[in-house]
Amino acid sequence: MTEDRRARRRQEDVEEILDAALELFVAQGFHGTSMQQIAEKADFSVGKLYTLFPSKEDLFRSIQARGVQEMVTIFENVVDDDTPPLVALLNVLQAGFDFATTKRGIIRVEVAERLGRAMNADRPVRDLFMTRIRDLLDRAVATGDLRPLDTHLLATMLMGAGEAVVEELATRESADPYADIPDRIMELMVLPHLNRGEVSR
Amino acid sequence: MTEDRRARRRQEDVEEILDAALELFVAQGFHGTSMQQIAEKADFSVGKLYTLFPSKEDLFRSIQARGVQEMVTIFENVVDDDTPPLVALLNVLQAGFDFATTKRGIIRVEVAERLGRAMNADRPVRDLFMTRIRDLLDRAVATGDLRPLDTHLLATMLMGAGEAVVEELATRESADPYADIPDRIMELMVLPHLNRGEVSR
DNA sequence: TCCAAAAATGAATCTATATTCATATTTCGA
DNA sequence: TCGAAATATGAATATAGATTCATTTTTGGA
Repeated sequence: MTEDRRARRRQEDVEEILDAALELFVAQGFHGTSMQQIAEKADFSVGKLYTLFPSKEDLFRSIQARGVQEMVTIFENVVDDDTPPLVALLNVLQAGFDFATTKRGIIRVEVAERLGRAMNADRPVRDLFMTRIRDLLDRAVATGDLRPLDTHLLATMLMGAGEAVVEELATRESADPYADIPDRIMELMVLPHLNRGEVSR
Repeated sequence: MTEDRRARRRQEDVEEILDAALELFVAQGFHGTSMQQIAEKADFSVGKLYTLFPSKEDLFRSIQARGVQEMVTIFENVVDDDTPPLVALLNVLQAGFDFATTKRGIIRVEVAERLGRAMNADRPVRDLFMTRIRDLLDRAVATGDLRPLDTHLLATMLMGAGEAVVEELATRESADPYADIPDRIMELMVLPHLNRGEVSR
């Protein structure tokens, strides 16, 4: 029926617009992206955007919702209840990375928001941090404290893990939740890779 | 001398403005923050901002520069060349967290408060992801595959580590750099915590 | 083919905000 | 204490961008 085709076309248009908008939001942030730009990229008029979404804000929420939906579907295809947990874990990680690769989706618009054109407020600090950590890991491998491993990867992961924990804890109220976090990170991510039982000096 | 006091005051004003601006930028993004707001928060007039910084963009760069400077100083105080590398690593992590706590804590809380009106595109996806991962880790502990550990912490760290790697790789050009990342994450962060040598099924 | 209904368009409107600058206030040496 | 120089102020200006809506174009049934 005609109504069917109309609905289908409408949905196609929605998808195209969401794709274009996501790309722009990721690259330029929410405020940094204009409806004009989105319209141009998706090859529609500005007015059209407003026939499909009540507002820019709303368009943004649609992107969120679609991302969640896709992710849920992926999970459903990848894990069932009697997969052994660690196998399932690997599958889930794999699915997440696939998602990130194909959809560019697991990127923070919020972060991009701080990138005016290429400037993230704490990027320079992070880079400095990374360099230090990596350097120390290299030395630890050189002294034989740590087994040989990809120090760049480990440094990246340490940074990310640390940031995630900070962010997570900062949203709570607890007094000084940071106190032993560095120790626990060492314990979970570094000490398991000791060569000998003890640290050289 | 008079010139001295003037310079000192000027510097104090600069610091106050940078503090206010950083807080707002982190909470609302660069574009989301107005010079008006910065002025109000720092308790100066808008015009004053323009006597100290040629433009908003420039103000932002000053924040970056200051952050790097602070971090460099902290590192210098914490590590010297003959500290054993793994001890130094712990020190650096500790310093990083202290920095995060004292300089960022308040800011992050503000971020959290604004999450209602959140502008983070993938927060919902991340939460979903986290829940899955944690759930699987819990099961792995329950089956005895993994030694008892703080699964929430490990899940947070896995997420952060994964994101950091994705972000890091996404800025490069390489073809499909993601392929074996999930395996390597498992190897570095999960497998070391196996109870027995093997995974249950 | 023709026309009314539906959809799409983009110029015009309305706001929000970066930047300027005429004016007011403060400072400090004489 | 006084007033010129230095500072600070915030209303006015300029501009970008979200939203609207009168007009044009497309659609599909008669």
